[in-house]
Amino acid sequence: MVAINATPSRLHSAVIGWYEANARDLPWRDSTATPWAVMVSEFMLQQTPVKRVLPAYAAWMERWPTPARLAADAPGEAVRMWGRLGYPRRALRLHGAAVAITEQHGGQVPEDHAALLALPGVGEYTAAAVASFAFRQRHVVLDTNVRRVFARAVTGVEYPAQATTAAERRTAAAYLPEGDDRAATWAVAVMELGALVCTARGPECADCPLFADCAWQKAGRPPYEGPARRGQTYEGTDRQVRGKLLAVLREAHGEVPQARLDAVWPDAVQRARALDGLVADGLVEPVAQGVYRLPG
DNA sequence: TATTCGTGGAT
DNA sequence: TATCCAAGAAT
Repeated sequence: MVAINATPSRLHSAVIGWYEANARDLPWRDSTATPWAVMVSEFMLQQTPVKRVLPAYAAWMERWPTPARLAADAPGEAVRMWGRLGYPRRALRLHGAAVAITEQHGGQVPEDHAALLALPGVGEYTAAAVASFAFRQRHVVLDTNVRRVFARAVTGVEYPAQATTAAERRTAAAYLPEGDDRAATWAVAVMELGALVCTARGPECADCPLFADCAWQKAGRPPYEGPARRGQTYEGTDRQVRGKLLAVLREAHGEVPQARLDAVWPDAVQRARALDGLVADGLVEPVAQGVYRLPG
């Protein structure tokens, strides 16, 4: 399994050394960032690039510097502040997490991995990330960046499989440093390496601290062979319609008559289906016949 | 396990 | 222009 031809300790030092010299100066990594700040950043970063998260994160933290402050506001306000980050159910879940933290954890983001995992919107990755980054615990933090680094450096393939496998988890666990603090630094360092150097397209292998040890490099950088990774067409989908409908609601600051929603999409059947979906998801609230608003 | 769920920038 | 990709979670 261990395809990398170097002692783990030397490997850790190489990656951590690279990180200390090259890490981005991100606000949620600041020494004054609270666990809540880390959690907010992790929610926003689920499938949304850092560059687009930065301004939204700053505005969010200024308005809701603690979970209790967010919990005291309406969930619709969270949806509105989410803006165009995409996947607005994340906003609703973050609000739900804030409520749970306020009511069940005394307003403090829980340190325990299992308690984190029980919060809405927190899956395996986010629980590990918050526990590791905010509380300096030792966890396998396996995101798309880390998966790609291991796929290349250890397994020798260009891209990991579509879904995370048990083998990947074992590999990541095998390379996790022993000490809590070192494991936490390793976790963020490998992730940053994947984000800045070992990128999906056009990796900067010449700048990589793993260059000499990388299994993919040694194999001659063979191209990806797996099944075609399905490109998600967006034009004309319910997702696009949902996005258009919700954009109207976000910008309205109040109740919106049906006609305003009807104007953004011509197909009445699809429009109704999309709106029903938004209501079912709790993103939109019907207030009367033909009148809607963000959830209060 | 396979789908669904936004949005915008890069190539 | 079309496709790919971005710190995933829930079902």
